[in-house]
Amino acid sequence: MPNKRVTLADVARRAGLSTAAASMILNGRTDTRLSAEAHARVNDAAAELGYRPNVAARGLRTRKTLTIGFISDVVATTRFASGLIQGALDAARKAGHVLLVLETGGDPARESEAIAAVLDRQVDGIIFGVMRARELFVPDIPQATNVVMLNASNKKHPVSVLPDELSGGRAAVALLADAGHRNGIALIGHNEEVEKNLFRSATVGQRIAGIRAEMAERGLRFAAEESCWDWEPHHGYDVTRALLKDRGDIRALLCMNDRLAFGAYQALADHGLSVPHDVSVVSFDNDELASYLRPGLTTVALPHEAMGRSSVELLLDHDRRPGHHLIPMPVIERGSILPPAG
Amino acid sequence: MPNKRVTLADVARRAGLSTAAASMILNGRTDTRLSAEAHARVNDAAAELGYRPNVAARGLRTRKTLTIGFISDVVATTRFASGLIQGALDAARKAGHVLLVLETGGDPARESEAIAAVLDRQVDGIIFGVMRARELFVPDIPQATNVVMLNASNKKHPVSVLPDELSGGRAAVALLADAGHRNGIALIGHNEEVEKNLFRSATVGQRIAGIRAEMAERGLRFAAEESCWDWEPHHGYDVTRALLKDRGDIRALLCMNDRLAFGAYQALADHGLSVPHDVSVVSFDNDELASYLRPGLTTVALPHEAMGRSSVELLLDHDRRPGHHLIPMPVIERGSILPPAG
DNA sequence: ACCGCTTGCTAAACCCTTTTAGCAAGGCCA
DNA sequence: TGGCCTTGCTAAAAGGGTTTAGCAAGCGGT
Repeated sequence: MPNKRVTLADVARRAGLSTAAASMILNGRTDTRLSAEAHARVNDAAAELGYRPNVAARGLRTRKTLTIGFISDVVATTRFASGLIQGALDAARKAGHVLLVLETGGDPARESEAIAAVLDRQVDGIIFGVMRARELFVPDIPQATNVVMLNASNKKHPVSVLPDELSGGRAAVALLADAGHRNGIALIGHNEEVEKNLFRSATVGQRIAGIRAEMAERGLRFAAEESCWDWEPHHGYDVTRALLKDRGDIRALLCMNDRLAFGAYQALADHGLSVPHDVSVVSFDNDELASYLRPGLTTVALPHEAMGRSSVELLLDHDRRPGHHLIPMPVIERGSILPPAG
Repeated sequence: MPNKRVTLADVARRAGLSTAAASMILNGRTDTRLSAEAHARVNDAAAELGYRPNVAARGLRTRKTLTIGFISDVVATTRFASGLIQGALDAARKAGHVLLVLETGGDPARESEAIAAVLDRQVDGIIFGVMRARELFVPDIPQATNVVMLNASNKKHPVSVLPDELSGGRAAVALLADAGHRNGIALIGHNEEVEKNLFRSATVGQRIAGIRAEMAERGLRFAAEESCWDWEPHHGYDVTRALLKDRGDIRALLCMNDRLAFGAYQALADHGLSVPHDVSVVSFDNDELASYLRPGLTTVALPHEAMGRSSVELLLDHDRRPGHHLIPMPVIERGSILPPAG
């Protein structure tokens, strides 16, 4: 309500001390020799006046603004990865920091703009997030700047947070195999382009690698591999529909993501096949969609929230080590897997 | 790359002038009497050194930080309303501003914390956003602070941005009526509690009011009104399933939101009814879900992006007027409405 | 009486920018 | 020659905090 903000000078005046004394006391410095009496007077004055330090002014001197720049292509505003920002916001809050969120839409000009905008505001560090994990190009940044890559990697900025897709891929296979599936497993959404093109998505390569490694170790082979260019529901629908037309032996679908699985559900229903009694389905991401389906879709989750949290913690961790910090992908069991019938 | 940031003093030195001169020239002041020669020297120096002003230091003097606090319950991190933040981010960027995004989860303690955090950073104004439009309680804020309520309203802060639900409700009815539906229209998701309890959701009341007004004006009546407590897919499923068991005359479903409609689709499929040939469906929100369904769901969209944009524009508009700024809800036509069969 | 140490505190510089007040030099007029 | 007005610029304060250097007083020891 009061219109004028309380300043440190106000506190010092009321305590009958200098601003220097007030500053040191409020910052809890122990190397200060100020009397217990002085401590009490300053603390009381600050409390009575409701003093709050001006972070900008303090930052001018200390070069710490308790503010982190969070620059992403489309993370904040798409549902796919909003967990990233949620985790980051929460971790930042717990550390007394705040996030300056900017979006670039992936446009290099806007990326440069965004970097300039956060540097102009003296942020303590920058997190670069992307929706689909990939190698991200980043315009030049002053060397002293702390940078963490979130769901991305970059040679110049070696600290990155990524999902542990290799283990995740293995886990998906394990779910089917442990339920007893050995034959009639189809892979939906494998895409050779993606598998090879590391730039587009480094981690999807790992996902597939994990799948293939686990299949091999268990002595299993896919009955079919349906590839498609993109991973939207209608792709899953089309591909699954075509598959079912040809083959009567399909007992399980391993879908590369939940949106494909969503389309696959529709195609299975069209064919009069029931999930999970006729066909089991497992996929990846734990998209919100997965919980809407009936039966609920069992999926290997992208740990977005944990990743976002880690990115902030790493940024603030003074002696963090470079490298890829892999976050485990938890298995979310719902109702889409059953042992094969008959 | 250079490790030390270029300051105004550097620019002034290189131009052979005082920082005062440099400051005035770079700020484009016209009341200054500085020579054309001086202008050229300063501008050149700034360009050569790549000078960027320190926003925090400037803000200390000018009390403008080009930064807006965006405080929400769960807006940024849920898919439902992420358009709000997307629009706000974009409008802010275009105005040379930046958003400090904080989330409170609706917890009053965290709301107070969040307000303190942004005020400590001297933001130019605060936008309070909520996921479900409602009357929002806001802890005390210094009077001089600019505040805009986004998807919410509040007596103490009279500038708010809301969807035009009254017109939206009318539009949904008009879609069915214009397609020829007069009988067998069921309302799915009406909820008396919500309809009356303005605190929980002021705008849903408007949505229903619009629906009822348009029905009345066209001389139509609902064949059934199924209410449910919440609006998740399984509620839509349960309610629709129960409805179809009793009644064979249902030709159209007006669902209060897309998630209900999603559940209704599943129930219709269970009953062997086809959308839109047997039953037309229309709903609200334009959730991403709506485009995934087959056939695509015709819906009256929540204009989240436009709302977010407006909130920033209003905040920065120096002579904005108090009151509710209503943003039109566009009709998104997909394939879920057809004239009634037979 | 003088030296040196400790204790408890403050003055002043500093961070970077904006803004106010005013100086110095030149021209014009009387 | 003096007074006044422009012109073109700068010194310095201000904004709110942190930090360094150092002052003053009190005390113990010689």
